[in-house]
Amino acid sequence: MARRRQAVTIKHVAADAGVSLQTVSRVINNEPNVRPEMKQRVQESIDKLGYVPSIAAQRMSGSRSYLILALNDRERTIADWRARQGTDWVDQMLLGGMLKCAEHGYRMIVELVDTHSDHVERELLAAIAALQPDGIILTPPHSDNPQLVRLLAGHDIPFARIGSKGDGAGLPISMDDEGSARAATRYLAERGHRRIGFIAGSSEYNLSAWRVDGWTAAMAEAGLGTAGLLETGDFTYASGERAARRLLESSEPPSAIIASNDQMALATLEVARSLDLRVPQDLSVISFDNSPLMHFTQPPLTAIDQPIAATASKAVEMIIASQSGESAPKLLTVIAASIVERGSVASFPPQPVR
Amino acid sequence: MARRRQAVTIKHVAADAGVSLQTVSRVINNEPNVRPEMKQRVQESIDKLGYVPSIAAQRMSGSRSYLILALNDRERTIADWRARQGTDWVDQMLLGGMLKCAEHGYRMIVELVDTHSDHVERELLAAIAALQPDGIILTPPHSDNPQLVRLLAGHDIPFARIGSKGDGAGLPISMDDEGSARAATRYLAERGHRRIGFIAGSSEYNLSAWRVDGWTAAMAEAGLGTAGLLETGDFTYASGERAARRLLESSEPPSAIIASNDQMALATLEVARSLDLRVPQDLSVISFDNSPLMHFTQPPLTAIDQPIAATASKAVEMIIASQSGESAPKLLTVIAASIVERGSVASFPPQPVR
DNA sequence: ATGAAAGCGCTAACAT
DNA sequence: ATGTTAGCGCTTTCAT
Repeated sequence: MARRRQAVTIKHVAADAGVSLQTVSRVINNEPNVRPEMKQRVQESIDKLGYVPSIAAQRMSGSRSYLILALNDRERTIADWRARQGTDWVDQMLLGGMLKCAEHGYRMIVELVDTHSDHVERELLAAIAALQPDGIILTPPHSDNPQLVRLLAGHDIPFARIGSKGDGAGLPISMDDEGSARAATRYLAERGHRRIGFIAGSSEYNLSAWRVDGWTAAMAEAGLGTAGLLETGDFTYASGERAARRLLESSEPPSAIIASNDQMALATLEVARSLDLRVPQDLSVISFDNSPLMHFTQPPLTAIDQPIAATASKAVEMIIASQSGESAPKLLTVIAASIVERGSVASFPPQPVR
Repeated sequence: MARRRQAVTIKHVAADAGVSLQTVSRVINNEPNVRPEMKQRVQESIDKLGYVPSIAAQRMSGSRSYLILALNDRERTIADWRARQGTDWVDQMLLGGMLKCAEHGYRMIVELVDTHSDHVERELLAAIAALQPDGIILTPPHSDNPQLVRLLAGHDIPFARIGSKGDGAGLPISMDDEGSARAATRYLAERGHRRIGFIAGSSEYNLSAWRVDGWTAAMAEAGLGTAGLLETGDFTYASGERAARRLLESSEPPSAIIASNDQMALATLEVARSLDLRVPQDLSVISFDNSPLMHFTQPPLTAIDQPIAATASKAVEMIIASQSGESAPKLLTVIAASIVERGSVASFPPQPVR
């Protein structure tokens, strides 16, 4: 393999335009103190030669790396990929994050880190040392990992925390977990449901509790009790199965269940089927993920659509903005979720069998 | 934002171990001519200080960038992401590619480039100049884009071509499109089907033709005619719908259809439904993608499972190997696909209605 | 087997 | 408004 060198460097441009390196650098970085005519001349040389700055060199000289790291949980991400069950978290993150990065000349690098490991810190530190990213996006459950947050806080590198309400450092962005749980609950209550069950997600995710909060609040608002209506899973199908079974086999089963993710919603559907409960006539179900397969279930599932792409995009924006010296907003940014109505919710009292 | 500097550099390690920079560099890169005791001493300092080399600096001094670019078609990738229909190409690519990269200390960067644009070259050149990747993975339809291949060939940068039989430069890897089309066709023929329709994909993808070749060959082997049994779509649902309709509304409709991707298979299912054809009793269907939703269709679709992850992994391996001075194998690497049996294929003569 | 010097492409800091 | 100088962290020469 040949020793790879930059084809066209800033020197070539400088020579071609008959100016100093510095002037070229100023033009590249859109800095002031360059006369328009000069700027144009340089730009022409850049275009003519097809010059593109080397990110490595830029980074070396203490400038930006134009790299943003998207930190995901290794175990869960790989499991999702292998399972091939249509979870498109990463895709949506790339859709929002990559495209926003591209707009600003940045690249997004997906990095998998194991939350559970005792060497999370080392892994992250290594990634930072190797890549020198200009920003980091923490996704759940990393977003509220105190070790990571503390570590990043000490590194003066801007980081966004998706799905966090942000106590501590970093730029918190939430997809309004509490609000959307509340909305889903209200949605059901308005349709006459009085016993609305909730299957919570793993407590390792802070958002799990917020969703429960939203449900609790909406139930209270509607004057409905919650006794015996809350079960906790861990986002897996199996755990959803257990939770749904407990809910539905109780003496006073719910007429509707909100599941904290798609796998648990799927499991709920299956348990209902096994119990000869028709969805939605006998049981209404709302999923907290609008992953692709929600279209294809029987019946198609009404779901809360979390704006993952919009959130990732916003995270990138915030990071880049805080790069530019703007002091971080620090306030919680909330991107609203919405309910996608499909066929898994009935109005109460249930329709008579046709 | 503070001027970011490397926390621990090679200098710190050298000082700590009481050796020259060079020796540390040799240890990092596993070069010869370091005494074991020396090597160990240096390694201890590295571990103690938590030193990780800066990729930017390594790249600057003419060494590797430890970056591999995965080039995907912009338009199609974004469309897939937005549609949220469970296409997990990118996920599988990351699963195979990223993990293999990680094993070797590389990172994979997903890059979107528009095949149709007249500035493909410029886009790719810009990415190369900016990132100086050590290798590039071309995915369809880029893999056989002559412009791209020519451009890369002139850049002495190793590149893999997924889904290509590789005329010209680069490392070709195929998922055995012809073989798996042949296998699927045989699979149907063995079950008594005599009129086996085929919906081809866009001719912009070379693999589309190879799949047709496989089907044609298998039909010939089985002594079956192909007249009126081939329709061409472009991988979209709408095109699949049109193709399936032409096939099924003909005077001599097929008893089985192989669709070149999941969307066209889905469309075929829907057309069958609209024509009151039961699947699989009246019509058998095999999809050429085993994307997540194939589990959830009615009935679940038998599909060809393309080993995308394994292929991406292999592509990374080949690139890294060819880095290490090994002259490229140049031969076509084939990763075998397999058929996942689900519920959309009936044996012929069709089972009587139960 | 080890070390010293030079330089990669770029920008920050300091002239002018 | 523009140019000069020094240096980022590392690897490549080229010594020894």
